[in-house]
Amino acid sequence: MGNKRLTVREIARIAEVSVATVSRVSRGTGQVSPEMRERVLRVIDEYGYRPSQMGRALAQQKHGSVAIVFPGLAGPYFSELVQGFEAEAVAAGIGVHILVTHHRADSDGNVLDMASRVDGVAVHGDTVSTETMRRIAAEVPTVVLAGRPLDGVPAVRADNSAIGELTRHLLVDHGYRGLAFVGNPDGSPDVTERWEAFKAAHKAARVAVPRSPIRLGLQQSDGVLAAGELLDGRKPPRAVVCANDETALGMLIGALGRGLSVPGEVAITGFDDVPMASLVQPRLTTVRQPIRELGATTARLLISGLGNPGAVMDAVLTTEPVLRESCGCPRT
Amino acid sequence: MGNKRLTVREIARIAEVSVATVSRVSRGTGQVSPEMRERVLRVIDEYGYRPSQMGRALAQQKHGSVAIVFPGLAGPYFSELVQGFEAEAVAAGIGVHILVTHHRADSDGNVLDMASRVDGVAVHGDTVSTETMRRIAAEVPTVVLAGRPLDGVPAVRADNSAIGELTRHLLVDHGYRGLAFVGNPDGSPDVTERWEAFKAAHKAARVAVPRSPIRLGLQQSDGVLAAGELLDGRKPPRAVVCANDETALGMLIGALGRGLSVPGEVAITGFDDVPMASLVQPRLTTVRQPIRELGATTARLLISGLGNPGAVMDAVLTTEPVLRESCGCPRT
DNA sequence: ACGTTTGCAGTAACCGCTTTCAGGGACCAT
DNA sequence: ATGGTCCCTGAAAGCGGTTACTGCAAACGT
Repeated sequence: MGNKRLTVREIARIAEVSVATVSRVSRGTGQVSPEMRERVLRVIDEYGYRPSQMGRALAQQKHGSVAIVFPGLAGPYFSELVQGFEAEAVAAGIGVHILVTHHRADSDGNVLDMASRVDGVAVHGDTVSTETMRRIAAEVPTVVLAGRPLDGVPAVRADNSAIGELTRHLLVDHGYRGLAFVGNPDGSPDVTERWEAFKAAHKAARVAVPRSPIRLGLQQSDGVLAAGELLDGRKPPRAVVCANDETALGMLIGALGRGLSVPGEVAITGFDDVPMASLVQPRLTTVRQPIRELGATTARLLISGLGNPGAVMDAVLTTEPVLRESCGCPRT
Repeated sequence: MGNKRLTVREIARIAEVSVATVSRVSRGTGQVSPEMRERVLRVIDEYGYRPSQMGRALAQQKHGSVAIVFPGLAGPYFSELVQGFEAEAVAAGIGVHILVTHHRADSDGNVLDMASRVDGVAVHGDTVSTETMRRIAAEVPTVVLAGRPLDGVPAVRADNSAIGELTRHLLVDHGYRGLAFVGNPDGSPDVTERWEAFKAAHKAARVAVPRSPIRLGLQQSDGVLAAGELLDGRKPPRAVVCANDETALGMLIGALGRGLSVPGEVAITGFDDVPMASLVQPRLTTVRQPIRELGATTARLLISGLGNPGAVMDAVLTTEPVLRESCGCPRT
């Protein structure tokens, strides 16, 4: 510790070869005779030489890392997303930068700043303004994550329309009326699409949407709050469609805590199919979304997919309703 | 998009000044006359010049970013920790790298690899071997996060002994016998210390520890599993001390789902004081730990505190028992 | 009026690695 | 024996900034 790192020149001097040879050996590229390779490797190993990433980056004109920008880490959704992204990048030998915006407007500067440290940026749908998005994309290859493509910027997202099927299931198969939607459509592109699908399903079933969405966040605690808002009122809903599983679980906890029967008195559905969804009692009806795959696909696109001819511009991953007991279906 | 980025030499040529002047203006260091500054700034602004981080890194011999290594992102603990770390670093203009080990043994190579991309590394206690830890520390300034200091490597951690006070509270104040501990002491330094404190409190109260710990993970789903293991047995515990809030919440869900009264038939406590702890019914008795501050302190230490004379070697943040209803205390 | 300080701008030498290009030796075919 | 290939190796030119040092002119002091 403290002894200055040695450079490629030092190694070359010690091994009595040229720096070019050392570089070729350490990178494993180009032609090197076995005895040369052996000699250099011995010295590299003995002195524990590791090439400087700074020098390498400058010479190759690439940082060797990508970034992911998202609003916060609360809940399993972002955890899975980030982990999927990270795992894929690391598997490709690429480093991962993160930037959390915390929903603050003044993070645009940070985003731009960060964009100059990486070879590619994945920006989650509800983090920065369209304008900032464009400026990032002008600096560095960019992908929109969980949002719509923008100009030349490709996107990776999940099919939110399945929440429409779920709504239809509640309205038609179960015959429920008086549904509530928990989630803020202005909060993120995903919730926007889910609210639209919820409304569309009502229209298709010729049922009026009974009330405005409960505009809260997407955390479990928001679900608990939503339970207070909906279930203590004079006219509680017969079924609650939550924008994600976290709020659905909070709603469930809130409902059970009030002594209500689920799904007997109020049915509850979510979106994501997080692990807890099948562990609670009653098990949660939801929509399965491949969150990890979403992150992984984004990383792949960023690392090797961009700029290729025929590169995908809008990857939409499939989702699937999962009917369990919280909607009123019998246990299979 | 696609037009090659311009360099400091380009800007110098256009503004008809030397590269040194451009650099001085863009960095804001050194003496530059007002008219020169003005002229350079105009060109920088007009052409949207942003200095390359690679060139800057090489010249200054610093990457301008730090890394945090942890086992996974499941649950609010790691989310808060990472966000605290990230926020502090970004506020100091430093980028943040992450590396998730996923508890895989073969991630040592990745860690070393990553260590050469940053100016400092924070390693969470239960991620890499002692040997790897040493090798990282030999390459780059390092801090242990939620673990004990190691050789010359400082640590930042929370005081886990408060779980002993909580155990004493259950044994003495409430007079419970037959306590169970949920958490794997070999899983992480934190859990080790909590299990030790749990045992020490038994010893102090002259009560035998009734059984081995339930060695499961720290996620909410593990708490649900632990509930199955403990509550369906012939001799269920009177109280369950969980290694963290997540497992305690899972345990609570499992207990309530079995129709058991909490805390009447089984008392439950946690550790962390996550937001959900005060939202569930009954509210969770736990130990408050400043998770975010843990991450922030680590980042501060890494960025500006290391190497200073009198630098802290072992920062222990204080914790505090929070008595709510899940242990049997009356609602205040 | 003359020497000395002071302020500002420019030249050029790095920072550490990659890679092109050129050179040299061994081997092959004629 | 000789010209041509093929394989390796090394010298050197970047990659894009930063900064020590140099030089010049203006301001200052006596």
